[in-house]
Amino acid sequence: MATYTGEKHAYLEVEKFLRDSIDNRMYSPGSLLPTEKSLCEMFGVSRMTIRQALNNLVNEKIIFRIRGKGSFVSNVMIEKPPVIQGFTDEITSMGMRPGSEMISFDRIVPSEGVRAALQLNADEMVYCFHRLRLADDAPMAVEYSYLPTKLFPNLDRFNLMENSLYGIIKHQYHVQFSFLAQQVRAVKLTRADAQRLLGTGSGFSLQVSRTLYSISNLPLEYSQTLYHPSKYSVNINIAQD
Amino acid sequence: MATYTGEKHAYLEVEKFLRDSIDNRMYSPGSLLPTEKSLCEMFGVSRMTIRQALNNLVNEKIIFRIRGKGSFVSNVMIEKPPVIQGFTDEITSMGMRPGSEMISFDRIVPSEGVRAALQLNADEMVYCFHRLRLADDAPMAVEYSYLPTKLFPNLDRFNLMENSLYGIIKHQYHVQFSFLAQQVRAVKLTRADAQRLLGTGSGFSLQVSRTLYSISNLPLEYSQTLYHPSKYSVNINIAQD
DNA sequence: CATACTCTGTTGTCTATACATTTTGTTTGC
DNA sequence: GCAAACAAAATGTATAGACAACAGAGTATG
Repeated sequence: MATYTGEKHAYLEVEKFLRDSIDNRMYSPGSLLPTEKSLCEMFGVSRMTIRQALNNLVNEKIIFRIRGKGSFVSNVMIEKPPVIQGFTDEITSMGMRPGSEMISFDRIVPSEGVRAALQLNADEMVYCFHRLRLADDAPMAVEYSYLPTKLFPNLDRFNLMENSLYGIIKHQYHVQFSFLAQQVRAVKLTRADAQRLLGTGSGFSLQVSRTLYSISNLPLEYSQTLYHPSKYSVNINIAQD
Repeated sequence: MATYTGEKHAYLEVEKFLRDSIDNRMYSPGSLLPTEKSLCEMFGVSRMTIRQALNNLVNEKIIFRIRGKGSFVSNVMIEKPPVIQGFTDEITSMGMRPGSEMISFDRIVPSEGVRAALQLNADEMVYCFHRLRLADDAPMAVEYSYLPTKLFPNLDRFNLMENSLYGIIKHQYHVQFSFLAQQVRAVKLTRADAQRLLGTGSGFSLQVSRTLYSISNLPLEYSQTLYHPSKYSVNINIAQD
């Protein structure tokens, strides 16, 4: 008999039991789970309740089922989907200490490319940050960030050296993200950026252009991050369904 | 009364009807779907059958449901997850005509990096293709592909100019893919590759390193594709859950 | 030996019903 | 008029059972 786990509903009890058992390797990848019938007896519930729990786990790809045979623990590791994060969170999750040096901070009329990416009218202005981004005090990237002034009034009052931009958008302006579109290119660095990032007069870089959208599909930020070519790479993992 | 669509099961009938109706914008994003009860009457089936159809659509994020209110069409566009494909399929899906020029084709002892990526022993050999990849007859990338000889005997007998490598692996050797790990970098081109790709003596490139795994997590292929920096970019879209 | 058949166990589909929970609108009482 | 109470509508949870479809093992038959 399974112990009571404090879940409100029977199917959640069953789910929790199976989840924990799989985590504990009591049921290891590829192994056969108890049949629906035995789970019914274990928990004293009907078969449809057990099936709800099992189907939820199937949808999370934790288990898979074969008619006539049984339910099995998935053998492939579950990969967590990528998350929307800026430079600060990314470097932190890589186990390094992020930092910033502000190169310039202006309120400008955007270039045509930036204007299009942010879907702005001709007369609307943007904040433009130009920052050298550090990881463990070493130059990791040069970043240009553009944000519409109409969406972020008084953005200059926040301390962008201490706080992440994405954190300010989320927690100070209370705007929710929904979508991040990124484009990765190899580009030639300007003289000034090559000097800042590489310490040389010229060079190339891995450029990531990002457009961040709110839940109402409004562009919130457009940025171009020029990463140090030998210190940084973008990883993309694709699992077949 | 809904018309018979030829589906084998009742819940598939309901699913198909709702899917089509949403595609036809009969139910547009954000709009309220018929209640479970009305669908029961429309199709003459029990409520649990309707619920199975609706829950399947919820799992596909096509609709969402709110207790006490009803079922609604999702307002965000469904983005199809990325698929595992090689150069040929990728260029084709971009609406261009892929092509190849074989630069070299050898059976060699792999370098340490390739050996590690393919998890091979010291004495095991690999096929190495070096190809100039074309899109609409113009150079798009230079590609190095490495495949263990033990996994793909007589690979040299297939026509790699006419058929895609991934297609041969799948359909001739009957091996199923499960996972593709990719790493994107900016790198300096060798003199020879710069000449082939750019027509100049030196330059940089967007390099994508790929390791393709079978369903049993066996590395099948390791490749490095050096893309033309001004003709190609990698796109990554992340949706918040 | 090989094939076909049957039997059993398992998951898949489906019904009919009951009650719980949440949302929303309506009515009632003050 | 306003707030509390009630009612109606919708989805969520759960039961007990029936039959279908599939897999695998064992058995019978040629």
